[in-house]
Amino acid sequence: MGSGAVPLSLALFEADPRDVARALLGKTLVTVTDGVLTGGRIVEVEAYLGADDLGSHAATRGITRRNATMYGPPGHAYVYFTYGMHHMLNLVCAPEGTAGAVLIRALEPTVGAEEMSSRREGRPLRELASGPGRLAAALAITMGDNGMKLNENRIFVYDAPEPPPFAVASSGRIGLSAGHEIELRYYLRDDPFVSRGATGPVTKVRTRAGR
DNA sequence: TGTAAGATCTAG
DNA sequence: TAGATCTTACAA
Repeated sequence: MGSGAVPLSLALFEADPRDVARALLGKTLVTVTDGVLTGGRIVEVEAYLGADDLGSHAATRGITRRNATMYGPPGHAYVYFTYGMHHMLNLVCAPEGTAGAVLIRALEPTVGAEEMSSRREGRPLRELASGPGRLAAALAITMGDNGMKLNENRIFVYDAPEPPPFAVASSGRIGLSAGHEIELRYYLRDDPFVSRGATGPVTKVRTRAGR
């Protein structure tokens, strides 16, 4: 990172998750673990809305223990654990009381790539954070980060110029059994660090018998 | 209190 | 293409 890095204003997170998601593309996300910095440039995100969004954790009868952070103040981290093995990092947006978040799906390692590689068992650069579970592992994100305020002591987002509109593509969200038909996933077109399963504009619809 | 499913990743 | 592995939500 250059010396001119400016922390992103948290006021941005009060907006609609879709707008926040697009705005986050190209920005730099960094975590500090025991004084070690790791992170990179965000290249792929997904927006999750409130109760009307069937793919969202907020699509329940109300606020639950898991999704409470999504209803909390914007500019905080929402972390959850799934599949018994993976952490997911989201950034809360929309005003307090309204559920909304942006899932960080992939980034291009630019800070502490060596440390990230060691956390990822020496895998190559492209596979360090190309997928939400991988990203969380590379950045040492755990449940302890749930509810953590951004730009304070652990998770930081730095401003960067907006990517040109033609460089941004969208598609349906990945891995959902409901709500995947809406285009709420945004990524940088042709960027090699975008997750696979995500390659190309074609939406991968989960095919599972009996569900 | 029990059960089913999940915003995934990896190896075979 | 399926298994790993455990938390959460919801029904009984």
